[in-house]
Amino acid sequence: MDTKTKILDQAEALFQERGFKGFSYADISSPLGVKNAAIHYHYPAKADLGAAVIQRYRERFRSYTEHLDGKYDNDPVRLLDGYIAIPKSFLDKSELGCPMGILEAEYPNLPATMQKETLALADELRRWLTSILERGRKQSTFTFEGPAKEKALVVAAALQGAMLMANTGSRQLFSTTAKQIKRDLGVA
Amino acid sequence: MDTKTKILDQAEALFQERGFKGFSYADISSPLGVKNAAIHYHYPAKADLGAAVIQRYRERFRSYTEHLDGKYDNDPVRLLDGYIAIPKSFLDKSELGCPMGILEAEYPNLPATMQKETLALADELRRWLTSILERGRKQSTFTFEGPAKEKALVVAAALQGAMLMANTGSRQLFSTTAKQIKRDLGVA
DNA sequence: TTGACTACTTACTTACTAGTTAGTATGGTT
DNA sequence: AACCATACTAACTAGTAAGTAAGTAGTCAA
Repeated sequence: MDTKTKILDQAEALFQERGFKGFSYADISSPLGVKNAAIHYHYPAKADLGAAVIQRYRERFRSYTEHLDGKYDNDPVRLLDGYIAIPKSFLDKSELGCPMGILEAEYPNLPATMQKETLALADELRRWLTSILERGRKQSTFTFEGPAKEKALVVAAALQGAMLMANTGSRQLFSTTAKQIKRDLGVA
Repeated sequence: MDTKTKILDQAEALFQERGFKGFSYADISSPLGVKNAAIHYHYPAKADLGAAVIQRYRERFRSYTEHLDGKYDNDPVRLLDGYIAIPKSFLDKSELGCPMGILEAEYPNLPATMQKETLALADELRRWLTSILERGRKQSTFTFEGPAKEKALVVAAALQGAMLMANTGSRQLFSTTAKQIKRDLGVA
């Protein structure tokens, strides 16, 4: 694997552990056995590195949803589980927080390029969840009132909040919340 | 007002704007017209200052709940609105984030004394919300399934998540979520 | 085989960071 | 008048942050 990718991987892991302000160039370069200047060579400023991390999240999310949409097109429950599986996967790798949550928490203090990427990622996340809820209601699998867009907001918010809470200790706070969300949609 | 209180006020505001790692001693001392050492005089280490900020949140929350419990003892809807009013108040002061959310997001990287205070605050918040939901169900005002403790978790998570989302832009994401939460409890 | 390009390293700079030490002005107590 | 605590300041330390300029080793194409 080339250095550029290794730097990006390390930045991603550190970002999810400590947030954007929470890691330094030395935290990346030292375990990789390169110098700080090597990071600056590939990513001139820290903001460029941060933006690249978010861009990769977006690319991964896109191919993930494309894969799932193709596989479970007519199974909204599977798709919802696929959505829930995203934050859950971070929880399983025990030291890692939810990128979207960290990004939102740090948002006002992020460089402009990163803010833009954050907004785009949030939008993509919500768009997919909305489409899942819409499809589920159309075929009477999900039951909920109001616009799917608004319901998606509530589901996403609860999941984000649960991830945050799980941060302070017990991981099962998350699964309890996820179960209740599905119960609310009429899929026990 | 004495310097010690001014320092605490400034630290609180800066904490909610930028998180614990996001502000420096100079950010506090300079607008106050004192020197960094004056902060160290009152709060030996940054962790002591941080812990004091959380302790004051806890004190304020305690007197707030005591006041509301006394005033609206038999009105769970008013009490729930009182709970929702807490995050909402931070949103109204436009530049300020939700302390509990920031604390949870930064939790793994916080000094031990602050972690302890954070856990205590989170527990107090959840306890009160649980008692509101219990009282509301007992007098058939609220409708929900499962233990009140678990439902409280979901309500708290959704509110936290909504605060986080509001951070990235539009404030009405929060009120939409709050409305849906009440709808879910059967109080439109 | 020369020249350009890539991917770095060495060796710095500037600007903070929290925290410390010794000293001082002020006000109250004995 | 002597003494002491409170509430600071001035001046500093050690450490860390991001960022930069100049140099170098290896690769490739003309």
